[in-house]
Amino acid sequence: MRVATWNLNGLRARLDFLLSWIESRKPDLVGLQEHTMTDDLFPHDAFAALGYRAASHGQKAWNGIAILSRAPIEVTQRGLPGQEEFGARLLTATVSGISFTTVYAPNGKNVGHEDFPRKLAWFDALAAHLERTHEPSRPAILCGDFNICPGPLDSWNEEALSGTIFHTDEERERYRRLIDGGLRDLFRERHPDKRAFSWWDYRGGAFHRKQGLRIDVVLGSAPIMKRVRDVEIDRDYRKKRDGLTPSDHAPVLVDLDG
DNA sequence: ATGTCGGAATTATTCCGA
Repeated sequence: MRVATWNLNGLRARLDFLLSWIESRKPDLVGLQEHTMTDDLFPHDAFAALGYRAASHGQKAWNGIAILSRAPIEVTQRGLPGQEEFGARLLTATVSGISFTTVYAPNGKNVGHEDFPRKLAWFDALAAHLERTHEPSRPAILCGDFNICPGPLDSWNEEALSGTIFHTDEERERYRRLIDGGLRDLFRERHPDKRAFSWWDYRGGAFHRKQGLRIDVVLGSAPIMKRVRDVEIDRDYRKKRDGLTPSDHAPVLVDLDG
């Protein structure tokens, strides 16, 4: 079973790119972030034509997450309780016996911005919600764009960026609370010493300069951990293809046994 | 040039957020 997460930076602008990626990588279950459209505009037909069902939790212009799956999707949660005003950022569904949650965490902008403490509060709410609703012994996946660089190895320049947005102790403490709750970072468990990024700024040729961050992750509970066969960041899909503009994020792919 | 995108508001140009 192949699971993936991808921040699209706009589904309308990325639909052809996404469809060609699906045809190439053939994922079974996908969490999508920043589709930036209302649910009535979500292109269910385009995915159905490739054999995928879809569930969306969207809004106009910003945020928006969705789940694509070959197997039936039973939505169990739309939006993070108590944080609805911060936008459509969480969607949970049961698929193939797995509780699958995809999130688009708030960016926070910078440590002095009013969004920064709101970002920390959003993560506190996320951890509390998962602790309330998820039993660690059950199969669960939490994936998405966390907008947190988990550790120094996940940044192109920790030395210069330490203490700035994505790189603060406060954000990393929130990330750690999720890990301590029984979820494992599947990429880091599989590749303890590998420096790999999932996001590169569009500006300044960051991709070609290798100036990226690993902020898109797939976390899994113990029953998922046991099934992991491989985890890779699909950086080829951060490149322009057939004249189509990529997202500023690359997909993350996880292959599970069974 | 903080250098590029996507989308909204408004009509090809500017704003905002990332």
